[in-house]
Order: sequence, then C-alpha cells, then structure tokens
Amino acid sequence: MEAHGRVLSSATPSEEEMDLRRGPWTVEEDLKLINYIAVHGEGRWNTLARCAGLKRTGKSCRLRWLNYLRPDVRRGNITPEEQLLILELHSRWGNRWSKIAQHLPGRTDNEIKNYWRTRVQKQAKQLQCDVNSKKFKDAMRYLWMPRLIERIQAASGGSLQASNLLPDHPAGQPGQAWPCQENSASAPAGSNSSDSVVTQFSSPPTSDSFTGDYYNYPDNCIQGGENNSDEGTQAGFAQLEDGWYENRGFLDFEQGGWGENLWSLEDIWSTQQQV
DNA sequence: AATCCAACCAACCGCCTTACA
DNA sequence: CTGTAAGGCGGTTGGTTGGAT
Repeated sequence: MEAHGRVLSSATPSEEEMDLRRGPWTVEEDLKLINYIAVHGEGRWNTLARCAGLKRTGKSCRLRWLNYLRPDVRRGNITPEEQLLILELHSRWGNRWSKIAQHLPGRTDNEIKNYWRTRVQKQAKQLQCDVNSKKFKDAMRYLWMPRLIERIQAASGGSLQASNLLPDHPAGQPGQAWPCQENSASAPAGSNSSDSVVTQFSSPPTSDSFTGDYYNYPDNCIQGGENNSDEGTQAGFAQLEDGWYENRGFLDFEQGGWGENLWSLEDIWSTQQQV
C-alpha cells in the first residue's frame, strides 16, 4: 500500500496539512471512490475527495474515476476499427484527445493519447519525419488507413479492396496529384463542418457502414484547400519513397499492432510510380 | 542469470475555460 | 464586471514490464 503511494512533501503548508497522497492508487482508495460515487454521484471533485476520506486532490480523483474506475471504461487492445477512427479523427482535429475520445465509446482521452504517442509517433520516428508532417500524414492516409480498411473488410468477410474504395486514388486518376489532407494543426476547434461527418461514427462502427462513411467526406476534407500543393505532395512522396524500404515503416506498426503485413510496400509504390 | 533498453500506461502538472459569488 | 475556485484538457513524467543481449 504505502510502497506505492508516495506521500506528498508539499510545497505549500496547506497541502502539507492535508497530507495529500500522490502516485498509484491503492485498492482501498479505489473502493472509497467507487462507493462514494455510487451514493453521491460524480462531480464536485474537491468536495468528493474530502468527504470520501481520500487524501487526494479533486483532480486526481476525477482522473482516476474517468480513466480507470468508471464502469463503462473499455480496456484492452485498440481494434482496427478504433485505430482507423483515431487516425481519421486526428487528421481532422489534431491533438483534441477528448473530442476524439467522444467518438470511441468506452475509450478515454488518456488511452487514445497514449496510443498515439506510443504507436503512431513511433512510426513517424522510424520514417524520420514529424508526425505532423505532410509526408507522414499522406502515408497514414494512403497506406495505413486503406490497410486498416482492408483488414476490417477481411474480418467481416467483405470482398472489397481498399484501393477500390478510394475514389481519388492516383492509380485511378493518372497524372492527378494526391489530395492534400486537412491541416490538423490549424483545424478550428469545434468546427461544425466536420462534426456532421464524425457523428456517423459516434457508435461503435461496423466495418460495412464504417468504410462507406469513411470515404463519404465533404469535399473540403478530401481536397484540403490551399494545402493541396502539387509540388509539396510530390516532394513528400519522393521523400517517402527514398527512406521507405529501409525504414520498414508501417510494417513495424502492423506487426506491433496485430500481426502480419497486409501489403507489400513495393507493390504500393510501384503502383504509384506507374501513374 | 544479470543487465540493458524500449514500450506501455497510469498519474501528475500546468494552462485554459467556465461557473459562480 | 471582476475575482476566484473548480473542472477540463493536452503535455509530460516516471514506474513497471517484457524482450533482447
């Protein structure tokens, strides 16, 4: 018990008086919190902490409840559907974790944030590019996400190929630049234009409805407006090709996530080169 | 068997926003 | 209108664990 919980040697006398605890929660503390909320409900966290006899800050109680103790918290591996949704929503909203989490029932913003940092940013690192770079975003959208869709389709017994679901796939539109995606860093908070699309995912997506909706973007999402620079797009993919095979890129990601590779990256890029 | 290292994730911190007196 | 407390959010840290050497 005490082996885990550090006792705060606080900077302020008032906190010292309260003998606030930090660090991992004990079973006893969890039970106190659960029991108190079962009777009195959530909210007013500072009062809750005091009345429940928890030597924790209200913030700490709130975090523990929301991220761990809440009965509807969903634990375990992030499914391909959830991964796809996270990638999509992050491309639209950036690091708006709580907003993203609202569309993944049972998942917490903390969990999604951790997923992003550990799995996704690792890939960017391996590709030697920034997670917010166009290079990485394009790779995500045109390699990784279609793969996820294929996997989802396969799992549901569907026969559609991801490439067939991409209306703007360059293989089908010779000479046309790959569309630029929305600049997530500048995505307006609470943008209504995207909300209408995202609500389609607000319940756990089935693979069928999901893939269908996924490609039913509003035009401004697909085309990316002023960010849709042909020069930047082509340069990004040239760069990507340069480092790709040696970096192993998403192969590692998929292996880390759930097993075998879906595509040969050589296939992907030879298709791209034939355009 | 011991050590090292990387990945994972729970928890904390600080800032910003909101509610209320 | 203003000040303050509480809540919410995103970034970061640090402990644990498991795999590699």
